[in-house]
Amino acid sequence: MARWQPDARSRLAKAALDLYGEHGYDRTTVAEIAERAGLTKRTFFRHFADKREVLFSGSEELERLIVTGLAAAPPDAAPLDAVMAGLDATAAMFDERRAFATARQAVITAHPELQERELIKLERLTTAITAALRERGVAEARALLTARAGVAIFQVAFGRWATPGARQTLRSLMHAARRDLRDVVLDG
Amino acid sequence: MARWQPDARSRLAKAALDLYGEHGYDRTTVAEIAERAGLTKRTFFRHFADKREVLFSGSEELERLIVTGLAAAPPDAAPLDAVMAGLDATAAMFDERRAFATARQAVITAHPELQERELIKLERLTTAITAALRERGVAEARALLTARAGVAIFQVAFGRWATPGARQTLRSLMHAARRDLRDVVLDG
DNA sequence: AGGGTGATGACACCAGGTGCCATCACTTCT
DNA sequence: AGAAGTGATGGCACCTGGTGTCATCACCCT
Repeated sequence: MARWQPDARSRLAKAALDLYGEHGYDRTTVAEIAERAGLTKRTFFRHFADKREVLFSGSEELERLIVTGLAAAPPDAAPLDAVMAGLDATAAMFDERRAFATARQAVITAHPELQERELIKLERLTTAITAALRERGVAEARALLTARAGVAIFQVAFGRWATPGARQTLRSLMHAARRDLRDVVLDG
Repeated sequence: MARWQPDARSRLAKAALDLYGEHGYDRTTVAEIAERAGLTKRTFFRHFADKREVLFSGSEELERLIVTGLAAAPPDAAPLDAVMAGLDATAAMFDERRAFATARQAVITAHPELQERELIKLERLTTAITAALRERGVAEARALLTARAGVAIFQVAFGRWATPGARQTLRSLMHAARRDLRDVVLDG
């Protein structure tokens, strides 16, 4: 027998998500989350930096997928095409978890403090993409702008994908957004 | 004689900025800010939603400038050109306050919680630009993407402008970023 | 057997943020 | 003039997120 129940972290995450769903994010205290997981408040903060972070534990995974996909693109691919390859690498993961992703997104958009956290995760992602582009020999200025363009494409496509009515795949929405961006930037 | 000293809000803002400069953002408590302004903690929170917000009181002004400049662009201007006109309308204001803006930016980039707040202000700005484009008859999908492109241009240009060494005007940096974005999006 | 080690509990504490009521100068109504 | 209303503030209790610190105790290694 283990001294502690295993997977304290995932138990905390599950308890948090359940409680956020049952009572709402802001009417859930960290003490309640810990109690449901059979732990204490102090232990919660050993596993997650703060109350918001428990909703964003997947963001490293997302970043990893994108950067890996980007690095695997043909060396002669244009920078933005390489970024699109990175984004494509995430599409399957999202399409498999559509229900979860949209529910989570609904919680986030309802709470400004969670939106803030999401935005800074996207900023981290932008930085990671920029670095990956630099590895491919893209100059700093272009790398940053390409990364921002790619993240903007992702944001727009994800926003449409995560609305209840939508039926298209994330991949097709991302490529549609990429074409729209081309039109928008050219047409002037 | 007035019952209270006038301009409580600006006194609080000045006290906060001074203290952030003297002791750093995170070693300044709201009680200290209020005390220096001759007020109480409770009153601080009547004027600012939270401790971070006092650094972002200018963001409505920025939003107003951009939206007004955008609306004043020729009706037949391409959407992104109209956004550029809005951004141009802010350049003079920034160039006049370069020292203040860079100092403020240094505080923000040193504290993730302030970055989060800045990012959500930019998101608000994106929404406002999108709405202003819709007023000009731009379709929703294009309007949002154009707004994101415009904000990305602003972010990149402002980032360069706010670095200690830079000497170019914000306007020229923004237009350079716009050209770079065109190249980046085309080249693929 | 005995000494690390690492996750946890327990507890005190700080600071941000809110609800609630009192206060009091100034204004407006009668 | 006097009464009633208004609006910004003070004061205070309170909650909650978050941290520092030390004790605990099962497991591992020698």
